[in-house]
Amino acid sequence: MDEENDIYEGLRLRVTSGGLTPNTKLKPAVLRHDYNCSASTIREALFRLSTVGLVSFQEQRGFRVPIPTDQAQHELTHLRILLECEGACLSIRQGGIDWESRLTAAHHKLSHIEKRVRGSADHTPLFILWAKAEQAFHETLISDCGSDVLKATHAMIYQRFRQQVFNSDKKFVFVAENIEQHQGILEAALMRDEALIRSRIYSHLERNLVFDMPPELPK
Amino acid sequence: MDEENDIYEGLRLRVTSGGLTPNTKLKPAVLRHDYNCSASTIREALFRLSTVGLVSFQEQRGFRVPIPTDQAQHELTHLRILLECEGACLSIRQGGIDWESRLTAAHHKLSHIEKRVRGSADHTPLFILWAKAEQAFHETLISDCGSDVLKATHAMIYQRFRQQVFNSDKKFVFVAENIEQHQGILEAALMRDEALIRSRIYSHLERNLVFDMPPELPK
DNA sequence: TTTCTTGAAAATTTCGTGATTTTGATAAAA
DNA sequence: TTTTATCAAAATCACGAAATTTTCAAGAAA
Repeated sequence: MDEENDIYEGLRLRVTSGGLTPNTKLKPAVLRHDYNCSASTIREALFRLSTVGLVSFQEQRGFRVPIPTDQAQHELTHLRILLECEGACLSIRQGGIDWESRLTAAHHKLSHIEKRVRGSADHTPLFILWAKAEQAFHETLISDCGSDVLKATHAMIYQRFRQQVFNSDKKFVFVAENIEQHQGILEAALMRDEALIRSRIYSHLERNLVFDMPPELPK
Repeated sequence: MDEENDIYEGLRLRVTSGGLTPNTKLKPAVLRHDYNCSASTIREALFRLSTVGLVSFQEQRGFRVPIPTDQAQHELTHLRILLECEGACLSIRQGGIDWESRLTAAHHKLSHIEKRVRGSADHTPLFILWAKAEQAFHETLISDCGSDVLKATHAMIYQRFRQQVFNSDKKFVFVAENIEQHQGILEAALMRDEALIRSRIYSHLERNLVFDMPPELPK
């Protein structure tokens, strides 16, 4: 299981940001060679991934890379907003100077990468780096909310969200506005302004809401 | 796998409301006899349960019934409030007469059982029935929110919440106020009053918040 | 008595296999 | 041409067992 977890993580990465075409079959008998282990071990990892929604599963028909849909993108965005607003506001109330500094650090890294991305023509090589930094920033944002359950739930939704947009038709186009939006979120956090951070998180993710239905009036 | 799912559900029931002492070991080699299947099959089901948080797992040390803690109860309650308020409000906006009627029906069943519970001295025999009806009511409440992701996430949290309070020291004591609180939630839903339903959902679950920290000012 | 070692029993993890089901290409029928 | 039937190849699922790790009781040392 020491390795089992590596296999799980490896497969998760491939399925979320490994450039696999949606609906691709994930055959244990094939994948076993990449991790040199038995098919059963792969199967177990795929099963766990399917429980979390990162792999689709049909009995007797095996595992597949989920097909992105507008509906799913909308729903995942909606939940991300809900959880991230809540987590950020709680962190504002409970987080100390340590939280501020970790958030600033995370933003610094992210910002650095984003500026490099803006300059280059092809974003692909930088994408993995960017994705990691983006995730780190958003996780730090809610890191002092005091609830492991909230953080774990957010992580799950965030993964699926990332998979969704990465695997969607239009592929990942880097949006330049991200830079100022992340900046804006950081500022609101340091200002400890709950209403403002809610509104900025909403604006940041808004473009992924494919139907018009403000999840919660950000007041 | 047709049966695999039955095994999963069976184990889930035992772990959430089967009267198992927290920290009890769950040994595949033993449990296999109850479902007559192989240990591997049991293991797979337990693994899935651990992914959702209903079973705790440590590598090379097997599976156990999770130990309830005040912290966990607080966090699960907090998320329940967040998700249920959101789902209920969306249902109010989007749900039609069909939603109203399903909710009324669910409440009718629940209310019937609750009145019987109030009368009897020992609640144990009725508990399973009550738990099912309670879950059905709360799930119906959010059923027309239009988001499968939200509903699935809520279901996960609800299960863990139920497990938590059922397995906690004080055991499940039926609270008489539940009756009027459920009634109040139904009324708010039929009145289509979002602010009111938020406040009533909060009041209904408030007593499970062990620390003072209003998850979100219910306005 | 307390702490540390030892080693056998028990539990966990991984694996290959056989039974069952699905898939997909080819041929027969409409 | 389009639909249906056939059947071999491929894939999935559940199982039992081997290999590895943990548990824990009994004895030795401090």
